[in-house]
Amino acid sequence: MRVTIADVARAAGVSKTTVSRVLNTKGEVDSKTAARVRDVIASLGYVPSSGAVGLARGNSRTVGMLVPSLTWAWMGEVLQGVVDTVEAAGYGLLLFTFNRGADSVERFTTQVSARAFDGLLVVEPENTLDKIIALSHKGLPVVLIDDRGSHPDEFPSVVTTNHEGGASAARHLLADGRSRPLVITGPERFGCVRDRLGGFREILPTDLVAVGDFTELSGRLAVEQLLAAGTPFDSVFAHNDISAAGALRALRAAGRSVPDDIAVVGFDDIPMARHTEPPLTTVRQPTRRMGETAARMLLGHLGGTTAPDEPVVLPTELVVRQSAPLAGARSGSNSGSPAGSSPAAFSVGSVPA
Amino acid sequence: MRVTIADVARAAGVSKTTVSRVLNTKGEVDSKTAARVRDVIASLGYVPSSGAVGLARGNSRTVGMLVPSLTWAWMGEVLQGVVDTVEAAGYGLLLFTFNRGADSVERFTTQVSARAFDGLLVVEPENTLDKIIALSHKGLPVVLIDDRGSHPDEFPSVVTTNHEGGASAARHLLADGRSRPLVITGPERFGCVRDRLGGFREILPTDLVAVGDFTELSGRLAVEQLLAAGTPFDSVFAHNDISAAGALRALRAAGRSVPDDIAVVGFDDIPMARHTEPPLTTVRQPTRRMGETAARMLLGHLGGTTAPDEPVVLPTELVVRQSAPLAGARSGSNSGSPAGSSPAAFSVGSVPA
DNA sequence: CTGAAAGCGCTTACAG
DNA sequence: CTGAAAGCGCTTACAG
Repeated sequence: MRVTIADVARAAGVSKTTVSRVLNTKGEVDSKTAARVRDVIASLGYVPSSGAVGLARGNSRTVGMLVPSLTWAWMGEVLQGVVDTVEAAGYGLLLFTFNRGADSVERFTTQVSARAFDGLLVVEPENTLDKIIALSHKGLPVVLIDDRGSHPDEFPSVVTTNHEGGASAARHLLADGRSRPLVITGPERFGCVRDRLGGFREILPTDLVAVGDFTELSGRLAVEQLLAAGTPFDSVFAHNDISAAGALRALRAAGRSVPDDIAVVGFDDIPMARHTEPPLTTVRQPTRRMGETAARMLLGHLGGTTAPDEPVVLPTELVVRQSAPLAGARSGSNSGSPAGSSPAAFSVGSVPA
Repeated sequence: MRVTIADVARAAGVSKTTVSRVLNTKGEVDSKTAARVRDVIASLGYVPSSGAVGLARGNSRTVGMLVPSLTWAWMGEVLQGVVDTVEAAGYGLLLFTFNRGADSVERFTTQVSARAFDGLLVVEPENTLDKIIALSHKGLPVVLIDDRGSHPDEFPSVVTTNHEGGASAARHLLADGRSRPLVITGPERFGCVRDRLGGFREILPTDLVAVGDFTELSGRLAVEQLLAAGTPFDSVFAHNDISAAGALRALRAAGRSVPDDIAVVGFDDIPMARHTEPPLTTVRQPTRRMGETAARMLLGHLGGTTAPDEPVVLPTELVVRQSAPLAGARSGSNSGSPAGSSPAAFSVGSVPA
């Protein structure tokens, strides 16, 4: 049924070894012989069985990718970057999630032991870094796409400039004369959250910090509570676009004008960001490039290149839209000393410490 | 290095055949022997090589999935449904896109011939149905997740109720007293577009049809042009949420109130739909379930179950939000004869026929 | 430049 | 209930 290397050898009147050699352009083959073999391959429509090749060579020409969820807005870009790069290199991509708890974890580790793939790309599902590290120690090449700011030095990783991203948001607001910003963060346990907050406060110190959980609700609640408390603020920096959207909604419901009364800056630049009302100024994460870069690093590693010791850093980029336009695009406003000393940080997310 | 079935056999004092038998619970094995073998397997941490198993058995316990793009808002849900189902069955999922043109196509067909996977799930990249059909004729089990309404009867497929979905949108608007709707469609060549339009017009005839292309821009332009022409309309039915968002934006810019002046209904229920201003009433596609169902059908097929001849139909569901609330939630409004006869259908998408 | 043979790590008749 | 042997479809020393 299936045409094998033996069929090709027979039809071309050569040994399987020779066929294999022209297939892999390995070793010297008489050019006339090679041409004949190639003709036979073409006419028979022969394609080597990936399974057999893998078994004989001891690798699978496949990389695995592990992600916490496929439905997050920015995950599609990461995946697309990975798939494009991996496909272009002639590798396959095997996709895994840890969506179904311990069961998933077990199945995944089995696949690893089964040598179903040669290397692993991972966007870390929460609390699995130790497991990933263990796999890496056992010899599995791993590259981390570090959305959390975990900074492991066990294996190479691709990160973005969370600190500088926060700072750029602050600079933008400061240039527009904003001096009392509210920061709506993600869960405090994430390194990226600490970095974004740190970068922001270095430029624009503030103690109006609402600890959110990256949900729209947490953004809405943060603004509603501040409004209810009567605490004055002139801008919002949300740690992701979803919670920024929540902030926008709460401001609109309260009749506050964005950006005239309150400017709003998000983080991520997911597709939705350009469709909020008003369109959202946000710190863009280079998600697709992060996927591409991580994939390239892993493929390089498989090919023998030694991976960089330091995390590869890809820059964020401030995307200016109407929710926080360029300075001067508004009427007057002014400085005043940054940072007040009123309400302490408060929490609006359902976040365990 | 790697522990093989031979290592296990040696350590347990049995043949590889016996180890294989307890591994696959196939054939009779003395329970004491079996227990001993299992102990050895556990203590050695033995996991069969998937490559070797695949080669010996002639299958790969892997299914392929081919999608046009990974960055579409609803694709993540489909993928998640597929991955969950496939993982639960102990299969792997190999992901492919046709993003990079002819090159991708070639690589993909090669993987098929290489028997890298046992069956294929496909969300059809445009103009590839003939290729998929060819693969299917060559014996590759295929299940189509038919977002386009292509209706091929070459292989099993999962579809949603596009016709009824359109009708449900119309019924909702009609119940709210709307009589002059604008329909913003997707590209006319898609079966789903014709079905949605047909279902809608059966309930609420209209000749205000703007042929869009599923982009935000096309939704915006459709409304702007109608507004500029001074053509009266009291509602919008957009064939996807993105173009509905465009319509919302144009209406807002023109100072028309939604839903008081104009009610808006979208299609898909992507995550963004709940964050538009106002939140979007929309016809929900059961994307995750479509992924799950297609995966289950394919796995069943691989397991020997014969797939249904007819497409499996999963129902849409109208999700009511503020852009088109329930009848009675607004003030007065009235009927008037449905359908005028003014402007003919117009086109706002950059769509080839 | 070319080929026979062993080997990759399993499964599956076949024989007992 | 158990095992020896062949086979899945390749690659890779080794020998010529």
